Amino acid sequence: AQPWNALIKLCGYDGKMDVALNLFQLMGKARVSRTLSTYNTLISAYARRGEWERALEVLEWVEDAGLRGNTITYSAVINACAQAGKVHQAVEVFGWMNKARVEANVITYNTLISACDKAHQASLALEVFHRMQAEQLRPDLLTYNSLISSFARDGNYEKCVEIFNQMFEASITPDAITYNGLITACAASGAWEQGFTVFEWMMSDRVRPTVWTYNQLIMCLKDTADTERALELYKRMLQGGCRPDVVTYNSLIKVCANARDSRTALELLGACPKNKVSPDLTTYNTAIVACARAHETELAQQVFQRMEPAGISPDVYTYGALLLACESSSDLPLALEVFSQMKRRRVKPSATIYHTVIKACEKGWKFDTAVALYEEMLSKGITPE
RNA sequence: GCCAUUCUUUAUGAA
Repeated sequence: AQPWNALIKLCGYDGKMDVALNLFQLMGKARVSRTLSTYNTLISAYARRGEWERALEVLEWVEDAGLRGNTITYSAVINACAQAGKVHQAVEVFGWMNKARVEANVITYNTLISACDKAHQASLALEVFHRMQAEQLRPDLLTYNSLISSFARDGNYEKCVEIFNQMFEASITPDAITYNGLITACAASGAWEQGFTVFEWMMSDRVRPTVWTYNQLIMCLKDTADTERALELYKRMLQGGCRPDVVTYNSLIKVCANARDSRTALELLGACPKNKVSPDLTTYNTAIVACARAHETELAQQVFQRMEPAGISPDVYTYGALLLACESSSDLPLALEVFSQMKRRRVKPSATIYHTVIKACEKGWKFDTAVALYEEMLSKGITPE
């Protein structure tokens, strides 16, 4: 069964879940007996895609096959819930695990903490952290990293540092991800100087920064309108032998967008190929936002038109950004045209989309159109805030 | 033997 399991795992990596499932079913026909690892592998493949409902289904198959799930099985299912942002389900599966008297280990708890993290539930993450210790389990590096990440989202830097200090008491050496978490906390709270300070600690602790470290440092500058400093970081990472990735560009462009600097944003978009980075959907979307905020509607349209040739399909964020550009230049006819184009292209308008188009109508004194759009939105079951 | 866990980026609006 091992070669089959390995193949299923590979399909999961490639996102070819239909092939993975075929392999799984073929095992029955080929009279290869599935082991518990086979099921676990399939669950993990669904987990990485956040397909928690499918993962739960496979868990049922385990019992149907007369097998008993082990720690890995349940941890993998919990991870599927985690990846989907479903903490409640993750906790429920954890409950089943206890009921089935399957032992939870450090990895199980780490996965639960990560589930809380992804669902923005830092206090619940902390409860899980305490509970694992009550169960005589010793938190490891990943436990602390996940816990720090939970508080980092809220910009709770103080709490992150508190946890960071606890690591030393527990004789656990922080790694790059630990420091990255602290930097994220600074980015989330707008404390960019603190972020740079953490970066210094990291250097003096001889922990090598990664691309993510730089990306997160760039994000610390998002509210400063300091495009210059962001570009300095970019140069510094190049000098430090750290290759920028697409997120680096997206983050830099984000700083430009917030600074209403469409010129630098477009330069960065153009610089991607030089560093062998292909702009992705987020790159284009953010670049369009930069143009919109700079009231450069035509530039926004030009960037938009470059997407299709690049093989990238616009999504709801793309149209949201484009509509923002129309709205910012009070171009109602263009806004309506963009709006109908997005529907033709089967991109579902969100509440934000309606909000932006309605705002454009109000600017153009077309209150009747605004009301009609509002009603259309309600009739589609989209609720305004 | 094969299988599970951690960090970053995109649209409107609230204050």
